[in-house]
Amino acid sequence: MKIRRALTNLSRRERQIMDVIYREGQATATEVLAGIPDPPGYSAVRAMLRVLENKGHLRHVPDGTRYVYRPTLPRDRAGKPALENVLETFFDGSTEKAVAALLDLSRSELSPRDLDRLSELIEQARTEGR
Amino acid sequence: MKIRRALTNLSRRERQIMDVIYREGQATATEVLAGIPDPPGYSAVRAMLRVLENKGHLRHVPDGTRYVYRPTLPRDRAGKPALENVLETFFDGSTEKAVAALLDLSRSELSPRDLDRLSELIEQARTEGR
DNA sequence: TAGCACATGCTAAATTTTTAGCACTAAAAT
DNA sequence: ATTTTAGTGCTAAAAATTTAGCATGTGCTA
Repeated sequence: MKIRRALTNLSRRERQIMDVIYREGQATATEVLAGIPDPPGYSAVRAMLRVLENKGHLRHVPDGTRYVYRPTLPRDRAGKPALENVLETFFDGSTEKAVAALLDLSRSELSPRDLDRLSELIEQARTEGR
Repeated sequence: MKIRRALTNLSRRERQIMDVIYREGQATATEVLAGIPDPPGYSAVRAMLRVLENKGHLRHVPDGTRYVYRPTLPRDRAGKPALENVLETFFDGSTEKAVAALLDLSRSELSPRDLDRLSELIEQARTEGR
């Protein structure tokens, strides 16, 4: 089974854990615990980290006495399918609708310079798309 | 419990079902079944539709002899939090990174006119943001 | 009117997920 | 050197999810 598809096959807790780890880039059991709302017990987290590692979603590296976990599939490779799924599910696959929603989400936080960069991106797409 | 938060608390199958229904706008049990990869049995789907309805995520309306299910939380209200979650989890909360990924996803399918509309959106954000 | 096709409701069982807790190890502190 | 602290591994049980299957109802059609 490919990992990509498997990412949509995670159970609730597994998904929550993967989300935390993707957000932080890497995390120890304690950090994962801290990042979960309505958190389970500490050993529950550890058990699931082990499960996720067995399934191939995570790897760990010892750091002193504890383990630091990282995703097997790097963030950018995981992000696209996730974005694509949201695009299809909630925005009819319409890039325009999705971009509109993104702008709306972050409206107040975007500086004119940020907007310049966004325009730039579109210009690039224009020339590359030819 | 608010529904919004609950949407991130769904089990695997429940999530798959909600995704199908959001994608299609509405769906019967049969249609849901058709929309799930590695599908479960028909009655499993029906049972879960009932569960989701009990939890308040879905409502149904009879259509002839069968039920048509729709999300309680309308698509646009559900889409934003979903998008926001992906934004935070995979794109550092950076609108720019997310837009870049979106453009990349649909690069080949965007007409010059589509790109015009995107530029337009950004211009709008520019004037509204003042 | 009888039979078929296609729905639903419900219950109980199978499976999977999630959890707690015990046993153990290494490092740090006293 | 001993104790405390902070980790891990593992197993078995609890809880939740997921499933199959039977009972039933409705409309259509032969």
